[in-house]
Amino acid sequence: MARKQGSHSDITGPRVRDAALRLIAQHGYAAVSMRQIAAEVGIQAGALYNYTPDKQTLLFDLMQGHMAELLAALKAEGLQGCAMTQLEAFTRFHIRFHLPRPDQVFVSYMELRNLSADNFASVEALRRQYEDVLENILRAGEAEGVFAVPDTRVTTMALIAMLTGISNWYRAGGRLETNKIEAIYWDMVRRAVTA
Amino acid sequence: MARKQGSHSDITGPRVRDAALRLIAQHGYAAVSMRQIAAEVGIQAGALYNYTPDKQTLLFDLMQGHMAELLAALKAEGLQGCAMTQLEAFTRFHIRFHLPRPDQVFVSYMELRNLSADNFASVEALRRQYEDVLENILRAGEAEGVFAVPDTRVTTMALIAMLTGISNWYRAGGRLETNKIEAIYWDMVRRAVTA
DNA sequence: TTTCCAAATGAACAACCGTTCAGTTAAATA
DNA sequence: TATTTAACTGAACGGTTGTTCATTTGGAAA
Repeated sequence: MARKQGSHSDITGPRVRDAALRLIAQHGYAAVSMRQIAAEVGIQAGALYNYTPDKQTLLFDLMQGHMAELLAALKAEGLQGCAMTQLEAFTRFHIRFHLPRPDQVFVSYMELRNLSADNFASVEALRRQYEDVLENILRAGEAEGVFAVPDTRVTTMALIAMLTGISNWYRAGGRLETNKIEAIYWDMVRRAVTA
Repeated sequence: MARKQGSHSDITGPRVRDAALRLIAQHGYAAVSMRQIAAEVGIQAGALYNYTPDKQTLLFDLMQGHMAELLAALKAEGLQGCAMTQLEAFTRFHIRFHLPRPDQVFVSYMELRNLSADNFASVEALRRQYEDVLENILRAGEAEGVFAVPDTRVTTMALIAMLTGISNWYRAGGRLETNKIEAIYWDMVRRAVTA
């Protein structure tokens, strides 16, 4: 046997990435074998190499793809207005973007050390871009006099850690709805930086 | 050859745990082999089994040990006084305890999914104990009327994520001293919860 | 209907995995 | 000094790893 019925590159390719993302989020990159990913898709391990040159690149594509999506979505948000308005928009955007993507978040934060040096540098650069958007908002608010932030870089890291940490406990269908979570966190963020 | 000069269980045991902690923090549990750990200590892989029944237990002992140390140190802190005082003490304690232990923090937060179900439950229970200390402080402050916290559980998770996130960027000998970091974070924590 | 090739199979590769154990050696004990 | 034993070696176990490749197949184009 070879070539399953209905098989096609446009179908199998995304299924490979989906299976890899889910399995890596659950067990970790090093703990997941190419054979497990292939079995999840319903093909043999060798066929994976029609879709990725190697396992490392598969991980890199998942992480790079996530960061690219994140930055594109943030850009589409079109932050404007005063610093306070932008900070609220950023906060709510971060939550709304991350909550429905628990696997991507998990992989992007946990598997950095499994990237090759070059791949790590690429992903890190994208992450830094994202952080800088928030840092610039804080700087603007400081200039406007509405924020009191002793160290914008540290506050940036603190706020992102706080917001991203939601993924550690949030479960879809849980006690709280996204709107309520947004409200609670925006309240904390606002109070933490307001002059 | 067998039995190196000067070898002794009291010496080799800690060296095994130190090597395992460092390697697992750097590469991840699944990516580190027993042979690598043994090589780091300077013994053969088989000799590791004088110090742990298996690889899983070695990981569990590291994580369980870290949580036990954390809880013991917190208890020794002897939190007392009003909620605001306790919150400041907790915040500063968390930072002072975690900053000098980057590897323990990394392993304890990243390798949870590599624990067996039973081991996971044990570690999770300890973590929950720690979280509950903070949550009770928030509840007390709410009762005193000095804190305004819409959801103590969510705020607990938010604050811990923010504080633990320091380990993501802090490097010993970097731009900021521990005291300065404590001050910045305590300021944010206080403002985020104050009524 | 025939041809063509993308998309699979399945076997094979050397390397490595966690773990066991009989044998060896150095240090502690008597 | 002689004996015991804790601490180690080194080889072996069956199983798994990422990756390659000749071969086969099904679907689309001619």
